[in-house]
Amino acid sequence: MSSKTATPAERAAELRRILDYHLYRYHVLDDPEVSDAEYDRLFDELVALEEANPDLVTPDSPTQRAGAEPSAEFAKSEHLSPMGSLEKVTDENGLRKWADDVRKRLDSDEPVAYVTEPKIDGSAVSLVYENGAFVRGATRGDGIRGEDVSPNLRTIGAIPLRMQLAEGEVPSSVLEVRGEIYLPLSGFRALNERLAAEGKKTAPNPRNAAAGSLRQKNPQITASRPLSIWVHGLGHREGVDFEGHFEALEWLRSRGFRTNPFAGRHESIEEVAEVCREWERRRVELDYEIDGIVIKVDSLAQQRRLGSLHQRPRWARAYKWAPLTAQTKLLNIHIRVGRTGNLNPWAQLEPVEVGGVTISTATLHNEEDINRKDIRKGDLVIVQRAGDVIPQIVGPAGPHKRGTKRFRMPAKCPLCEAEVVKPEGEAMHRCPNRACPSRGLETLIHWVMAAMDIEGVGEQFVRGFWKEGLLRSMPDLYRITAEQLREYEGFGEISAAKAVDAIQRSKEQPFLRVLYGLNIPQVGWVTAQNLARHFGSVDRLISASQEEIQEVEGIGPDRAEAIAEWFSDEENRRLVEELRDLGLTFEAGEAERPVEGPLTGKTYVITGTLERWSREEARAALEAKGAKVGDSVSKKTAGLVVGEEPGSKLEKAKRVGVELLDEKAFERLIA
DNA sequence: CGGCCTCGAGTTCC
DNA sequence: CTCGAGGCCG
Repeated sequence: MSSKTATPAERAAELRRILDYHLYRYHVLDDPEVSDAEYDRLFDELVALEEANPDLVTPDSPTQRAGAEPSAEFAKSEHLSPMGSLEKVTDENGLRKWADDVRKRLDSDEPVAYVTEPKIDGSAVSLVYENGAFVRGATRGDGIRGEDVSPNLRTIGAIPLRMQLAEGEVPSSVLEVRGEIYLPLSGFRALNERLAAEGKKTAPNPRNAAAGSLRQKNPQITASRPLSIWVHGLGHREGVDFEGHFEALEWLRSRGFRTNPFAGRHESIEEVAEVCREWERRRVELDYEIDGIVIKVDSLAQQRRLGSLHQRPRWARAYKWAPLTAQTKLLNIHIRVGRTGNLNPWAQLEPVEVGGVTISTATLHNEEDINRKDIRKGDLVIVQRAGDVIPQIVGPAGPHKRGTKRFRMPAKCPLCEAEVVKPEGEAMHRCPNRACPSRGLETLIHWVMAAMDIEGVGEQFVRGFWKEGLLRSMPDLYRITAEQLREYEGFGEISAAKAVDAIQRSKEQPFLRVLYGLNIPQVGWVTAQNLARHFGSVDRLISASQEEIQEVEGIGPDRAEAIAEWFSDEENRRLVEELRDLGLTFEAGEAERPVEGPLTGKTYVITGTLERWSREEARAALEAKGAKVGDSVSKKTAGLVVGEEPGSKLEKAKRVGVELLDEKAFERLIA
């Protein structure tokens, strides 16, 4: 190399070109040409040169990758063209139905080709290049605007700071490159080992680790994480165009971007189905997690004709595999007694990873369910995450271990030893003892967390003071003093005063919440609300006959009987009186008045996460207009508010033809 | 009586 | 989210 004759500016430019080339060999091609030591030597030379001549530093210099200062927070950055999300299909029928729909919409016999790519379980980003140089990049955000994480993206070696141009090529003035940032599994394991060694919290799965790494305030930390990228498409572009998506991928690859080697172009949907089957099997071979296959109509002209619905392109689908399953040992079956006295068996499992999280317990519902599935203590069992969330035991993985026995519910309550009962025709066993400690404790937890929603007072608080004997019933709660709290660990002067204040303030909670918190069998939130509205006060409810209670909306003979019986119990009446004396609300007020509004009589359901609203805020906004907010979709549902990462409700809503509302439509509705 | 629809209750992980 | 079961309508 000719550093002796070149000017510093020439040498700096040459070094940048060489270093970029080696980064590309290392990160994108995975085929380094020089040793790390040699790379470091060249890098150090450039650093020295730039330090001596600060005016030679360019923003796209390899030395600038980890140089930025930690930022206070990320700025919002608007995407030049929106980042849509993908509709999913879960089986081959769904895939074929989509293909039929595509053909119908194109309305001709013209051939349709598809491009398949592994669906990377990572964090989506959009990178902006101006005249061939990386200028900024942002997370997906709500699809319209994301967070500008440019300093962190610069630290990722697989992202070119400068595109590789052909000889004499004039680069596009503005180009949006779309990709998925991910953490290789090997890097994920190494990261967790390091975090564990430093006594820090480990990351639950590679996707969280990647997303978390990308949102680090300090780019130095991001730089220490072995993040990489698979580039999978283009957004806004000027000066370049393509006929097909696959052609665009090849172009991106030739310009130095890391595109997935397993992307393929196929002439028929049957070929696509074969790819999906193949990768479901082969996914374990990869050094990164994929949760399906992305399928796109190749022709950009066809894409334009198909268009989008609710920011979801009609020309693409995500084929997502059935929930992951795993095998593990069923160590034991325990019994928990709920607040109503129901006995719930649950499984203690040898911890096992399913779909990125470690599962160690799972519910088993009831005796019948356990024996129908033929699950026995000591068995190797198959575990899956239903709806991608709740762990479930599917059944035994093979023959039973020698000496295992069918599960039998204990004859006596594990907490109070009372004789367990099982009403004819019902699935659940019950502990009939009203004085069973489980009832009192679980009722208190329900009161504090669900009904009264007392800030700073939760399950641990109740359990702790229950153990101390300070707390046996709801009235006890209102007699706890700050002085008493301070005797216990974790409470200082301020926190004790705060907790007592929060408890006292809960006396202002409306009648329907009090009714809900009393733990009357068959009375949940909705029934409590209906009862409060109908009777207006606890006195009228107490003096009502079973027939009168049955007149309330949603209450038939069964519930009416259970409610009348609860209020005829001497002890329960004393509880009501005591709470009334303490100042709790037993008269209906503002909260019980039905809201009359433009949406009265309509029921809406919410799924997924909204950008600007929490679930509770969205619910309150709808209710303020008179609407009801349900949690399951049916034909009677007026609309489904769809946020990010919607659940199965979206599928159902589409099946029964319920109107879908994105966040904007939702905001118009409540405006 | 059958078939929705709605409600209640218990749930996992972080 | 899912299951079980009560309520309601045809």
